Amino acid sequence: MRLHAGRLRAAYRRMLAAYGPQHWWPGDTPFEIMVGAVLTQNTAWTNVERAIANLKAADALSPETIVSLPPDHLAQLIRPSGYFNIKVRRLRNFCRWYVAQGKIRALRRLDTATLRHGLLSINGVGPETADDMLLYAFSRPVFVVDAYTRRIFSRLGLMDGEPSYDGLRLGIETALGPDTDVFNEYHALIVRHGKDVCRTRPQCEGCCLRGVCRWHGEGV
DNA sequence: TACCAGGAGAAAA
DNA sequence: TTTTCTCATGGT
Repeated sequence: MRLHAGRLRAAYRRMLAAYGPQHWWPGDTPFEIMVGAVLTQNTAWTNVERAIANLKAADALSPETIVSLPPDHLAQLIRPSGYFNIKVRRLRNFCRWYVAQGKIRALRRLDTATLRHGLLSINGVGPETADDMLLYAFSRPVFVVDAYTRRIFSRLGLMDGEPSYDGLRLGIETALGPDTDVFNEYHALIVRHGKDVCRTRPQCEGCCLRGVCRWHGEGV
């Protein structure tokens, strides 16, 4: 899918000017970022923070500990993040794979396509979670597509129909050119904007994309 | 009270 | 193959 590079950049500049840098991803280590990526699936980040705090307090934020911990115990620790029974399985699947691959040191040596393929082979790691990991834990130039991206880009008139995940991702990556820093900030700004305006104030009054957004009648 | 959140996979059609 | 259902806590 082809996207208008100028309009993509215009929306980015507007949001950056309105909100400033978002400093994503919140996390002390690549592994913590990857754990957060699994825990935040369809879940508010504030709930994930509680779960990660519990893991840290229990000295359980390591792949070996997560794999060896009794599932019931792990479930109690991550309970605040919701879907805890499913996320126990997903976290354990991810951690088993992570250790088997040789952890961060070995994974960093893989090219992006191979690493992405490996992540997607894990039951519980879908395209968005894998791309969160690639972008924010491995600093690879991969654009993360989420529900907000579709909603906002659709309103901007940048998208036609309902492109596939990879169709939209590749379209954005091609239009913007490979730039890890821009991809990092852009996705964070989309989430920030989505939470701020597009859900709670559907009429976009005071929206930083006024004049860019299709809802206000004019394009860029 | 009802709705939603920084999705993914299984089950059903 | 495409659509629908399930998973669950915490904030608004």
